[in-house]
Amino acid sequence: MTIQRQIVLDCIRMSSEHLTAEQIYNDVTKKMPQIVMATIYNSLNYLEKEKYIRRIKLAGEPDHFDKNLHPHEHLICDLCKGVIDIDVSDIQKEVEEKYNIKITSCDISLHYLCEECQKKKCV
Amino acid sequence: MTIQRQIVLDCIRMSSEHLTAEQIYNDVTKKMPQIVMATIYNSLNYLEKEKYIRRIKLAGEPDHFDKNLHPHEHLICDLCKGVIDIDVSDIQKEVEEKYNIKITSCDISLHYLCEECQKKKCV
DNA sequence: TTATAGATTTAGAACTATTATAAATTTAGA
DNA sequence: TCTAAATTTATAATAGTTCTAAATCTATAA
Repeated sequence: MTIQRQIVLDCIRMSSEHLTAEQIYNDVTKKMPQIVMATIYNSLNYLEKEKYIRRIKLAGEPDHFDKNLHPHEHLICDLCKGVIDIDVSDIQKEVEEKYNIKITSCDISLHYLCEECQKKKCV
Repeated sequence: MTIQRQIVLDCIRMSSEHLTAEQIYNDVTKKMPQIVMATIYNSLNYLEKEKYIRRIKLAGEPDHFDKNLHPHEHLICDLCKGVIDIDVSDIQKEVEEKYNIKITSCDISLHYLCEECQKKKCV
């Protein structure tokens, strides 16, 4: 684990949000101003592969990164693009049993309008 | 409905697959060689807006387009990227009731290895 | 301690999917 | 037939990410 990768991991672990590569870059440059975007991506790929973090692939959105490795799904606000965790029934298991196949990965994203954005929209 | 849009719609309706913009372009140029990619995208946006077709947003994949408007989900092969339809329990409703929110859209993609690719891999 | 091989970082180019822009063309209606 | 609006074309621009190659760091063995 290099310093760069450790700082990227710390950044994700310290955050209560689901950060994008760009948000992570902005945060990490505070501690390490010379770091480049390619290193952020390299680190994120490494950390995902080694199962330190989870990549949240969202259709039509940049990837977000999650310190929470437990299986759970995500709710994305249509306006502010904020991501929150939700628990739903086990679709993966349901599909595996129903279609008798092995699911290798599962990207589920539900969109909504978060409370704050709903308020803003009504103003 | 312009000729271009009609040809794009026909292409999607004639196909048993879930085509990408590029696949549609390749097919449409057979009938209309001068058409440009921007028109394909413009047509697809129009056809989606007017509910002639459904856009399948897949994380980390180009969008695919589906003539089937009924609510259903998709299974994507990790290797050939082929997309097939599946029916799963109504996650949207489940989440709306559990979290008392209104879901605006729902992107669910499950990945697997299709039979053909599984065979190929074993060779 | 030093040499060296391998891994990682940096810097920047390249790539993919898609949207944006502006001029040219088509279409529909008065 | 004329005109305004919509659409297409051609091309540039954009966003997110990966790739490449040189430079640098790291770990290990002589």
